[in-house]
Amino acid sequence: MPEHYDPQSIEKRWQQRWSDEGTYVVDNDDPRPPFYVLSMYPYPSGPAHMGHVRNYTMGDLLVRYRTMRGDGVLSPIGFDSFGLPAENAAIKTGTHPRVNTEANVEALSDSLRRIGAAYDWRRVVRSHDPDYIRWTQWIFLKFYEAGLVYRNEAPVNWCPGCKTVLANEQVLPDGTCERSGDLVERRNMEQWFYRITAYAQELLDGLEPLDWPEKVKIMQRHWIGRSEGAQFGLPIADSEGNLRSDSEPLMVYTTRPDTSFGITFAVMSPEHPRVGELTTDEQSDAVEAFQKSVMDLSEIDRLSNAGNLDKRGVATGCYVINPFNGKSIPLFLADYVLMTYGTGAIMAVPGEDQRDWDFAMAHDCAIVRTVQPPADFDGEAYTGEGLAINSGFLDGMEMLQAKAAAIDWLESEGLGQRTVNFRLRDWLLSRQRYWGCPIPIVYCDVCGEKPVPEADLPVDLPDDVEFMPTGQSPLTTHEGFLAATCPDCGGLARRETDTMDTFVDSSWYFLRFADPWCDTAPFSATAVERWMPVDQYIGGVEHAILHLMYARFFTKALSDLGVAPKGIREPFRRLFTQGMIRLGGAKMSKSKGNLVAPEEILDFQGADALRLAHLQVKPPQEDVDWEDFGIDGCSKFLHRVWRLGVPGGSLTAGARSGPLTAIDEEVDRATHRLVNRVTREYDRWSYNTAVAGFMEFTNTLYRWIQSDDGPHADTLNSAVNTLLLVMAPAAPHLCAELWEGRNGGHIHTEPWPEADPAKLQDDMVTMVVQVNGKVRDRIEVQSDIGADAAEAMALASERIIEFLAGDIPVKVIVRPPTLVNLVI
RNA sequence: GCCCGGGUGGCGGAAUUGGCAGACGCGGAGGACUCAAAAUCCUCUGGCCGCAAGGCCGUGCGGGUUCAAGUCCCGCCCCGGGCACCA
Repeated sequence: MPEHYDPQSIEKRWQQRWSDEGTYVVDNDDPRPPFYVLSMYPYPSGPAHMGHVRNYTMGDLLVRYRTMRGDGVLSPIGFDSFGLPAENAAIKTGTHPRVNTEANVEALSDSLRRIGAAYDWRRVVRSHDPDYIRWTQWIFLKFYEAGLVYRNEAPVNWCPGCKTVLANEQVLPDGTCERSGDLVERRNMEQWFYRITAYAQELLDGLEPLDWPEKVKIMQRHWIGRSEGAQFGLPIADSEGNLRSDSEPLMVYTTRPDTSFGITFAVMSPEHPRVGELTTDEQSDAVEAFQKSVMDLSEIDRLSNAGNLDKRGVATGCYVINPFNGKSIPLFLADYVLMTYGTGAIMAVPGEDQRDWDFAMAHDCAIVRTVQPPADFDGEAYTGEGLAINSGFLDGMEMLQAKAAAIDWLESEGLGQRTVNFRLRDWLLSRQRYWGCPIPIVYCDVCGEKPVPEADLPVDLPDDVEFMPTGQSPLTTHEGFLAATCPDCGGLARRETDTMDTFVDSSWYFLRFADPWCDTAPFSATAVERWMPVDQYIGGVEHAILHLMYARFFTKALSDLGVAPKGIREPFRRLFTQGMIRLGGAKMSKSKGNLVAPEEILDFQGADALRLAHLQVKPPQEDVDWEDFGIDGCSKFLHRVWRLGVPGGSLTAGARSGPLTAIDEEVDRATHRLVNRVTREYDRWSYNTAVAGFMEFTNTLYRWIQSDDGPHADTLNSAVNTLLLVMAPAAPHLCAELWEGRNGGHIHTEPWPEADPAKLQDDMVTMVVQVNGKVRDRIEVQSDIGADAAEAMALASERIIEFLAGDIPVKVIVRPPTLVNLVI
């Protein structure tokens, strides 16, 4: 073997061998304990960027580590290959998304191989493969049958210039189209939805036992947004306050029924279906104008807190009655009341809600306090706890008691009931796009909306399409695609031209990996039973909410539908979210033109140095600036390891034989400590300190080798072998090459080394002696020293005697064998 | 505004339960090898005072608990991220 480390000459060879020998191929009847490691499958945008390298290095380390620990590790890879960028490129350059996407898949696959990532390549799935489309559609139809899919009107971003629907990211912050510059309108269109809200409670409850970052769980809980309160009706009145028996009460939802005596007005969403019915003739012009102005507002404007509340609401002229005290109160519309939350109408209690307070001030409404604020309270609305006042039968009650009493009263009077409400909304899955999975529905003039029969799946995307410069989906004008036969009457039908959100594809790919060969179902239940849930899922925190929520929903629904096993209720047992890479404080991205390409580093310092740099630079979960990477330091370190490990190398040529010295035994103990340390640190994702451990140990060996006595050949041999074993998951090529040269065989199939507990401690340790908490001396002591002996040694120390200057310690704290503290 | 993180040398960071602050790397200084340089190897490298031995200070700020605080408690400041009219 060459004395000089040359990554180029070894890395390709080992990548080939892992592939040829199927080192990381695992069958579904593998006898080893199953362990499923999954890094989120990437969108194929071309060769890997640094973010990919970081993500897939983390995952690969775990795959190789668990394999050495003796597990049969499932390590699949796939590609999230549908999506807007490929379609935009097609519109711009004319390159077909399929051509572009597949070239990118190849380029990214190459990159992944070049960084040494180990996958079972037989299991690759690509979202756009007909085989995958088929099962994505099949699942859609299963959900459709089960009532988990429905169609409804929903607002979309419509660009009048392009005559097409825009994704949120295509709308600029000023509300114009990024392509044409036209002002984007909000327009209602028929859209497909997944009924994820049916699982709201279960999605919330299921979070508890998951071994996920607490931060992600909190974000999901917040997103689901469960609240408890009451729903009840406000009877409709005329302007004199007389009950109008011809109208149903207006339903409102509140989390503060205890404050109901303080309701002094009510507010409806401008989209509320009863606006027309409840608006008086005198107010109808003003109300219509207001509704129109809200429609024209971009979502961003509407959600911002700016603007005067007097302009953001309008009176309907209608009155409603507060059922708690019988008082007649005005009904308004306001843009901040959302049709999508609760009942789309609220009761307003300005005394206890700041926004209601502000609105009341702007519209001259009464304000009544119903909770006693503390004596020193000098704010406006009081939102804290306190005793109920001005509240009839609730007076004097604490908040919780008053809530319960108010709801009990509503229920006994038959006016309303206790209600649980969620912020979570159903999942709008329609995309008016070409490059996505077609929705398998046809529309027959006679029979209406009909699912495509299972036997006719997949509904594939036609390739012979024209991309309009406007961005309109070519499916809407493709006669061959549009024409379909009605499965019921056999008559002519028109195909649905919307495609699915790409989050649909990524909501079940991890199940497909268990059995990508299955052609009778999306996956076989036995394979899923074996591998699922994913033991370790790895990805960016940017997917903390949507992707993870959707994947959890799919898993639960598929389980309930009997497609996946009953016991699989959660897809990802453990989740790790790694930080992103920035350059000069800014996120690296193609559009910013600040990418650092991994290729140059792979060509020069090699994959192992790049991997090590990613592991070493920072704790894996934190964001990192590219400037902080120490590629050269890592490369230098690998050269040091090479000189240490290369058989017959000049560095290690002078090793002794014969009896072992104390220093040899110390090195041996250090070797066991290394194993212990790296094992623990791999298990807790402390990869940066694991790398520090390699370096520290290597420094120890160098000093020993260059000491006067030199190293003992046997001790050195096992020390270096152990170093290679624990480094193998991090720097797989170099370790494999040196191992083969030294021992023959394949390091990645070697068992993980075990530390001998008896050798984890040195015989002698340094004990610090403090006086009043300050270190005044250090003494070498036996590591099994007792408390009395430790104290005696401390008191006998010359430096300590000097320091005490005759004082007798009033207190002595002894923590053998590391510390004695004398208090004087 | 609310909810999460975080703040430690010139820089990235390390520090099981409260027990030697600054591991490891980068950067810097010095030395060895060399005709010389690169590469390599070794040593030093928080600040201040001191020739030295050594001393004092030091983990965002201010208090507190403790024999002992980066770590625990109270009150602030700053930075990053998420959510944001959610009734």
